[in-house]
Amino acid sequence: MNRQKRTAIFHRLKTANPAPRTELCFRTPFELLIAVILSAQATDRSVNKATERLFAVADTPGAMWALGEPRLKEYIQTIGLFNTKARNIIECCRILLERHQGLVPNNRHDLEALPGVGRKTANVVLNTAFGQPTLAVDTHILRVANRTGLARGHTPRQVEDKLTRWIPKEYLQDAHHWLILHGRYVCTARKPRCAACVIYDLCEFEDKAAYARN
DNA sequence: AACTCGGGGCA
DNA sequence: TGCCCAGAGTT
Repeated sequence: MNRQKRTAIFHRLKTANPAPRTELCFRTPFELLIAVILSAQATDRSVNKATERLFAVADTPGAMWALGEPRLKEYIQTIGLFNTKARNIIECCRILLERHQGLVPNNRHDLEALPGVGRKTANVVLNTAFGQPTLAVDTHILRVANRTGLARGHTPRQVEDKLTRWIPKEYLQDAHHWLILHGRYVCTARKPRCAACVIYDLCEFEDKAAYARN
C-alpha cells in the first residue's frame, strides 16, 4: 500500500472520529496504569464499572497497597483474570512506593519492569499520560492493520514498527485512537460493518464484499 | 513464534 | 457453547 493511500485512510478515520480519546476512565497516571492493567483481555466497560468504585476508595499506590489483595479482589472480581491482576497490582504498588517515590515512571524500561505491564500497556501509559509518540498495538489495531492492508505483518511489534515509521509524530497520539475506535465499532472481529465503513474503497480485506451486504 | 493463563460478555 | 475481549509471561 502506497503512502498516498495510507494518508487518505488516516484522513478519513480522523474525520470519522473527532475528539478521539481513550474510553477508559481515569484522572491520574496511576489510575490510568491500573485501568490499563485491568483491561487486558477484558472490555473497557467492565473495567470502568469496577474502577469507578475502586478509585473512590484507593486512587494512590499507598492507598491501594493498604487496601490489600483480598479486598482489591472484591472490587475487580467482575473482570476477567482478576486473580492474577490483583496480585500484579499490589506488587506494582509496592514497587512504585519503594523505587519510584509513589509515582508512575515515564520511561519504557521502568514501566515494563512492573508485573503485568508489557509493551502494549507501557505504550498506552507513555502515550496517554505522558504525551509521548508511541503506538500501542492491541488486538483491534493488529486486526485493522492486517485486514485493511494498512500495515501487514502478523506480529504486534511488526505492525507497531511499520505504523510508527510513517505516521507523522504529531498525529501518532490521535492515530492510536482512530485505529482503536475503528476496530472496535466498524472493523469488528466477527461481523465487520463494511457497509458503514468510511475506508471501504481503500481497504484490501479480501472478504469485504461479503460483509458489505449485511 | 507458539503456548498458556483464565474469567466475563455476548451472539 | 464458542469466540472475542484496548495482553503478559514463559518455553
